[in-house]
Amino acid sequence: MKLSKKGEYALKAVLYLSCRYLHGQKEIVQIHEISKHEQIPEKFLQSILLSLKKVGVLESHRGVNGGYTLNRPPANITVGEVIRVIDGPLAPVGCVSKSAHVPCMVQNRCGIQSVMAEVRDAISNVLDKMTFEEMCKKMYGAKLALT
Amino acid sequence: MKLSKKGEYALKAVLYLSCRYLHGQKEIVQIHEISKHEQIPEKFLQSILLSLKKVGVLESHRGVNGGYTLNRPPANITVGEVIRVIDGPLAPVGCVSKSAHVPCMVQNRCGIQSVMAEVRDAISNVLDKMTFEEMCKKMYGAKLALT
DNA sequence: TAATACTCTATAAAAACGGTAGAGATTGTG
DNA sequence: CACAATCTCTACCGTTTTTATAGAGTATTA
Repeated sequence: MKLSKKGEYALKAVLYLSCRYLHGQKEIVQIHEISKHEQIPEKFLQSILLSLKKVGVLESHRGVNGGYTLNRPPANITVGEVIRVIDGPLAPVGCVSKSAHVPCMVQNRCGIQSVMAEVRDAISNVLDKMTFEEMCKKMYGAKLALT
Repeated sequence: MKLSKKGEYALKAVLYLSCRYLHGQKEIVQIHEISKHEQIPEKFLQSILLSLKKVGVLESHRGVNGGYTLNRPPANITVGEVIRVIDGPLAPVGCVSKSAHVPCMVQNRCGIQSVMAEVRDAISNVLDKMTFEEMCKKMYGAKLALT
């Protein structure tokens, strides 16, 4: 039930961009800055952001003063969406996935299918409802509490 | 968020043993039979069952008429327990795992920690509550419905 | 004692993971 | 225009994990 490093980096990067977005309205940020701030290998982060751009979560600008920013408001991007792009379906097994269903080899229903469907729903219920705007606000609250 | 093949096989095997257990009260079953019935590579299944024995979920008998059976009633074995034995902690990231916590490298709390903790709770809420007795009964109900 | 069935160790191919390198394309600035 | 900054794209690479398989050894019992 693991989140890969790649997925973790993706979430941190989008969260970082979201906070910048909310703060300055569509601020453009270079890969290097995100990489440094979130401690993510720069080249690795490049490929992650590129994937997120291709599916329309991020947008990029090349050349001097280029960089990445969100393609939509953070209230409109969920954690589940980002994880699916980077790590694939949330469902523990393919035969209960809604986003990438693969037919079950077992005739009728194998015994574990229904419990796995419950897990998929439980995960989706958290991740598909959590937006990056909400996460930013949570983080901001946590930081205030620390001071 | 994947369940490995090994985890899937473990669940199917324990479920199979549970149904046998409930039906005949502690019936001993050979690896070969489970392997054949559930379509699991026999040698692979051997190592899985051995692991489940070592943690006290199963018990085994050697020699003629030997085989595996549950070490406890199926009402007393949860899906979460079996998955943890075979696949490790349920938590998506180590820093929110209760069963195998590893400290977070990031000072304070990184932004994604709280949502990952929610996911861990959501998964645990399904898998640690679901017993194999319940699964057997569900399966039995499903099979009846098919006839 | 012979057949059966679990136990243990070793091995291995394939896939996934985590990361790196470098050439190329695009853009803004002086 | 030249050039520096920045994303884009392709390819690669080492390690770990996954998914097994092989075979010798041990215990049991008929």
